[in-house]
Amino acid sequence: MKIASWNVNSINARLPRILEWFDEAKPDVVVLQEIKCVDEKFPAGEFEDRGYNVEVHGQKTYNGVALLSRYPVDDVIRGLPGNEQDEQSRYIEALICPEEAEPFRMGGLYLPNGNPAPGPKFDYKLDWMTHLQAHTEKLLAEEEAFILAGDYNVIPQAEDTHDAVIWEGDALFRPESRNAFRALLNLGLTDALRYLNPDDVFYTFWDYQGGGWQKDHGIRIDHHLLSPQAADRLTGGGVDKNARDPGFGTDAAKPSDHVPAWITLD
DNA sequence: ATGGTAGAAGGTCTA
Repeated sequence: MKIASWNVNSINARLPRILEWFDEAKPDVVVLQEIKCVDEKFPAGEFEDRGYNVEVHGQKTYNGVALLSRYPVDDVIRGLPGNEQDEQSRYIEALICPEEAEPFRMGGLYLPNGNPAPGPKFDYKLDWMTHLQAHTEKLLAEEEAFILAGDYNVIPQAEDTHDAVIWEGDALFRPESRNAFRALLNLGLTDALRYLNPDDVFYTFWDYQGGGWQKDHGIRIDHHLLSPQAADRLTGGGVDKNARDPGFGTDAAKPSDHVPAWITLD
């Protein structure tokens, strides 16, 4: 089965291109970030027509996440457990129940950007990561397969950027952010795409500004973190760079600044 | 020191 994450930067501004990608990539489970709309404005019918169960945790203008699954879903959670006072829609989770495979828990997250740093937005980011760490510890205690996928807004290592010097001091690359991400991995999670491609340089985001895409000035900030039980089932993964290309498919609309990242599990 | 791009909302903020 194929499990993808994509920061779409507005579901409605991007819909034709997103649907083309769904039809081509045929993912089984997808978490979306930055849908930038309330639940009622999410084009659920387009995905239901394609066989997906649709769960949305929306927000007006900013943020907003969704979880789409060809398989039955159960126990849907909106908002990061333990962080109920968070007014921003950045987390959705559900138990995914495939017919012919073991169930697993899927979390879709949009971690705060944190810029400018230092400052209150950076504090909010680090606080959010502390809550994510606590929730991950609780999930691990259940000793079951789970995936936490999404836009982490963290560049884990220098090799995950085109130019580490440029990103120095940015909230996505500051030591506090990277250490918090490393602490998640140190719990025993696997950064699936880095594990599969230990020596490759690949990105999931290119800034709209300054010709970032044309110059391949990218960063790797969209990740799938797997529990040991999920990592044991990992069979492959990749990044769909073509979804960032202005000429992708028949849709002339502009692309998201992120591309889909995906893995496959037994 | 600024703006460069994009989206939603609405005359600005976030990324």
